Amino acid sequence: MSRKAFQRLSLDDRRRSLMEATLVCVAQHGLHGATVRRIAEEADVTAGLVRHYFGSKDEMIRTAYAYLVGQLTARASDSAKQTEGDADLQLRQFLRANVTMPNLSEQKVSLWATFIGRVRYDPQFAEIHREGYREFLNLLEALVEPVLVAHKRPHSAAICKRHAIALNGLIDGLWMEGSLNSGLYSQALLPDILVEASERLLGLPPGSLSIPQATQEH
Amino acid sequence: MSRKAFQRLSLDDRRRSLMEATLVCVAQHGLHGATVRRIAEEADVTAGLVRHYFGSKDEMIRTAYAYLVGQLTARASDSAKQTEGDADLQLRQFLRANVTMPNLSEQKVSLWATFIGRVRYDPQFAEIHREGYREFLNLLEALVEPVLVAHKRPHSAAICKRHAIALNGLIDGLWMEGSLNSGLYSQALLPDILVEASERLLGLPPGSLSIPQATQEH
DNA sequence: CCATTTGTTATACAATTGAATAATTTTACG
DNA sequence: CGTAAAATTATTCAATTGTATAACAAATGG
Repeated sequence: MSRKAFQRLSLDDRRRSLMEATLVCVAQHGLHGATVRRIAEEADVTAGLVRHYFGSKDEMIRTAYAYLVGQLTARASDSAKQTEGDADLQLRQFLRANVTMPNLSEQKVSLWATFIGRVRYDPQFAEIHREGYREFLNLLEALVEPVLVAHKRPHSAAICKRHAIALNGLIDGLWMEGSLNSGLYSQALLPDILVEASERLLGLPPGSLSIPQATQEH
Repeated sequence: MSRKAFQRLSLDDRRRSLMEATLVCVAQHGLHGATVRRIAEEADVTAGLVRHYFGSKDEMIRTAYAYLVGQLTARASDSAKQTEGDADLQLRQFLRANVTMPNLSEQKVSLWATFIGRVRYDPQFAEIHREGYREFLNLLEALVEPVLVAHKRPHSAAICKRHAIALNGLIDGLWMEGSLNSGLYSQALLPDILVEASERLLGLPPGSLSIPQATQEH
């Protein structure tokens, strides 16, 4: 009887591979069903490696959570940065990125919710959540301010923050319910609903955050 | 060595007692840590009763989830119904009830998130979620329509639904992030943020959903 | 080509889990 | 007051869990 053949991976590759396997298992079976053995099997290794790379299952799950949060924010942020110059367009892209693929994903919402449920009784999860939320709020605030300025709307720090909080709530809620897709409406509506609602929240003229017709090619 | 003394409860009382113990344990330790033994201890009974009343742990947890969702919606709905007559005031009360105690609660959000995480891989949880979401959306739609009518805003069925979807997203997001209270802002701001944002979303004049000064007694 | 390091597998183990069954106590009723 | 039915406790059991340890194999550098 021969042992399983295997190849060594770099530290980063192996860790990422294990984190992604963790996310897959948590999404598929919940924290409860995401056992070390199942995760190891998903990553095509044996269970002992978890200890080797993360010390414990809990530590691996924490790391995977932070990995997920970072990914979500980065996707939206990158989408905004891709379009340079126009403040309206940047905000628009940021908003839309949150309610379209790949961020609009039942699996990601499912994961996110599962982890959020742990924030309350696990201080280390609370810390990861707080950091992620803060970063997202700051990003949003930084995107909102120039838009308000451009449209000559009130834009004190307090007002910007208030708008960012409300917008963030709107984004989170639509992202979540939209991803879970209860079948009560089409997911394709979400970007427009979000953009239009954001215009209203910020007190912008209707259509401000729509694509300028001139630069629209397709 | 004598057995533990006990008293018989009515079927409904015992079931509710077990469901509430389930919620306490899930909030405190997650689905993972909410073992039958711990839940039984919390309800001050022995583990066997779970089987007797629910058949299985999973069935008990499902029932507790439906119980929680019903409670959340009922609280908001009751709050709206308490104020009769004025459509604006009813919507206002409904909104505020979602971001004030007892619905604004880290424990409730924590529970809700934990269960949402299960919607994806457990069809019975998905059914409970869908039903709860539909009911909430309908309630919201029914509250929004007369407000739009009163303010002579567009109020076709499609528009009402669209508003309900956006409003629901806003409520969910603010309720969640506000309850988790990352410490980035005061929870006391939430009702005003939500009400003001809702006015904007619906295109109402500022202050429409504030308490009418004339009828304000305290 | 050999030796050493360490990434990886394989096995073992104590603890805990959900559920099943048996024993006992409470309640209701005649 | 006694007796049957039902609720509750106590105990047992097989399965699964996370982790620890030992055996092995792959890459690395001389």
